[in-house]
Amino acid sequence: MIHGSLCEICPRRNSGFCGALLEDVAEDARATAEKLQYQALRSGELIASRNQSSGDVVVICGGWGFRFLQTSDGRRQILKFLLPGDVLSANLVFEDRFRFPVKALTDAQVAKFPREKIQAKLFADKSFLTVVANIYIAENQHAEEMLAVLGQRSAKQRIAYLLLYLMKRISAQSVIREHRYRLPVRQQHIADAVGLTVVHVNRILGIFRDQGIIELSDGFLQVLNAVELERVGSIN
Amino acid sequence: MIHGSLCEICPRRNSGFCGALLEDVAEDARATAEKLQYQALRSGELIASRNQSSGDVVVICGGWGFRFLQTSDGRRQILKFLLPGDVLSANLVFEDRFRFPVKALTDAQVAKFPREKIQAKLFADKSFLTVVANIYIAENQHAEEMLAVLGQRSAKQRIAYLLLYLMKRISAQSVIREHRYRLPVRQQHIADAVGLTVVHVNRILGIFRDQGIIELSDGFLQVLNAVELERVGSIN
DNA sequence: CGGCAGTTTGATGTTACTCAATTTAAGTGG
DNA sequence: CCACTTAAATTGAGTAACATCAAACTGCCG
Repeated sequence: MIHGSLCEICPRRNSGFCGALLEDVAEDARATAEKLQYQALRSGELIASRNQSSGDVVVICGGWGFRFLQTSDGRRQILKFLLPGDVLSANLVFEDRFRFPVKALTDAQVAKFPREKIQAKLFADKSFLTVVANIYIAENQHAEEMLAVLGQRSAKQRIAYLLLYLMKRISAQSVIREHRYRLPVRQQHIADAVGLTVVHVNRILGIFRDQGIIELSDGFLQVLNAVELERVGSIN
Repeated sequence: MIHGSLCEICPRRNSGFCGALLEDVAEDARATAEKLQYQALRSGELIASRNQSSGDVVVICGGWGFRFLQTSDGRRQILKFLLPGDVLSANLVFEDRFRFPVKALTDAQVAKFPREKIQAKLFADKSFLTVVANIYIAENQHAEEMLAVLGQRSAKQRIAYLLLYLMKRISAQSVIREHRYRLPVRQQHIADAVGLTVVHVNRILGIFRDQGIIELSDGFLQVLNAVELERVGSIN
C-alpha cells in the first residue's frame, strides 16, 4: 500500500506519462487506498521478456533501462534507452504483451499501473489522450530519426547523434552544470544502440577524446566542444 | 463533391484507417453533402514537405508513396513505403504538420479527412481509437524491427527482410498467384530504405537471382525460393 | 592475491563504398 | 519505324570503413 510515498519512488516529472498519471491515477489509488504496485530491479536484470503478458502499464521511476531486440544470430539492437518517466513500451497502453524485452541498465525501480485504469482515463480525459498520443509520436519520431542515422551515417556521426540525444533527455530531467552528464552506459551499450562493435566504438571515443570534443568515463560524459559535437552529430 | 464515388477512389480496405473511416466519416460527408477532398499525384511528385502544415489527415488511396528523411549531406533514408490505406504520417491525427516529407513513388491518389472530424470520432468511438492506436503500434513495431535490421544485419539480410515485409503488405491488399508480386520500386528505393548504395543492392539482387531465390525486374518480384528468402531475411 | 568486467591497442580480414564505364530499357519526336 | 534521349540496371577495379581476432591493460572486489 502506497500513500504519500509514491512521489519518492516516482517523483513528478514535467515530461509525459508519469506526470499526467500521478495527477490522477495515483491520487485515485491513494484515495481508495488501493495498492499501486512497484518493483525494484538490479542492474542487468531482465524486467520483461519478449511477448510477456502484462495487465499493467509499466513505467520507469528511477534508474535507467533499455528496450532491445535480440536477433537469431545472437546480436542485439538497443531500441531505446529508458529514463525515469518513460513507459517501458508504449504499446502496453493498448496491448497486454511486451513486443520487445526490456532490461535494467542500472539498478532501477518501476511502477505498474493497471491497464484498465489507464484506458478508463484515456476515454474520459482528452488531455490525457493527448499526452499518450504525444508519447507515441515522440517514440516514432525518434525511431525514424534513428533509422536515418543507422542507414546513412558514419560511425562518428552515429555516436555523436546518440550522445546528443541522450544529453537532451538527461537535461530534461536534471540541471546540468559544466557540461557534465551522468551517463551510466557501457561502451557495449553504445555499440548495440548504434550498430557498431565495442572495439570500434572505443576507437571513435578515443578520437573524440584526442580531438577534445568529449570525454566519457566513470559513467560521466564531459562535453568539451559542444559546437563540434553538434556539427558532427546533427542530421538535418 | 463526392457521393458514392468515394469508394472508387479509396475502396474499402480490411486494414486499418481507411476502412474504419469510410464506415463513418465518409458516410457522414455523403449525408451532409460535404466536400471530401482528394488529389491525384504524378510519380515522383512531392506530396508533402518537411514541417508542412496540414489541417487534414491524408491517406493514400491508390498507388504507392514513401515517407523519407533527407540528411544534411544529401543522402536520404526511406522511412516507410506507403500503400493504399496508409496514412501519410500517423502524427497527423494529433498534430498539424508533417514531421517528414512524403513523395509519390508511382502515380497516386490521396484523400484528405479534416482533422477535427477524425478527432471527434476518436473521442466518440472507442473502437476507432483502438484502430488508430493499432496504427501507431504497428508503425512503431516496424520502425524498431527496421532499426535492428539496419544496425545488425548484412546487405543480403537487409534486402531479404525488406522484400519479405513488402510481400506481406502487398498480400494484405491483393491476392498473389504464383509468388509474383507487383513491386513498383527502383533499386535506388531499396538502397535508400536499407542503407546501402544502388550498386551494392544491384550486386546482391544479382546473387539472389543466380541462387534462384528471387527475380526482380519490370516492377515485378518473382519469388522462386520462399523458404530460403525467409531463412535469410527473418530476424528472430 | 586472483578473478572479473570493462577498456584499450594491434594486426588482419571483409564488407560495402566510390568512381567510372557499359549495357539495357523506355520513351519521344520526326 | 528509326534516330535520339534519358533513366535504370549492370559490371569492373580500387579503396575506405568497419569487423574480427587476439592480447594486454585497468580498476575493482572478494
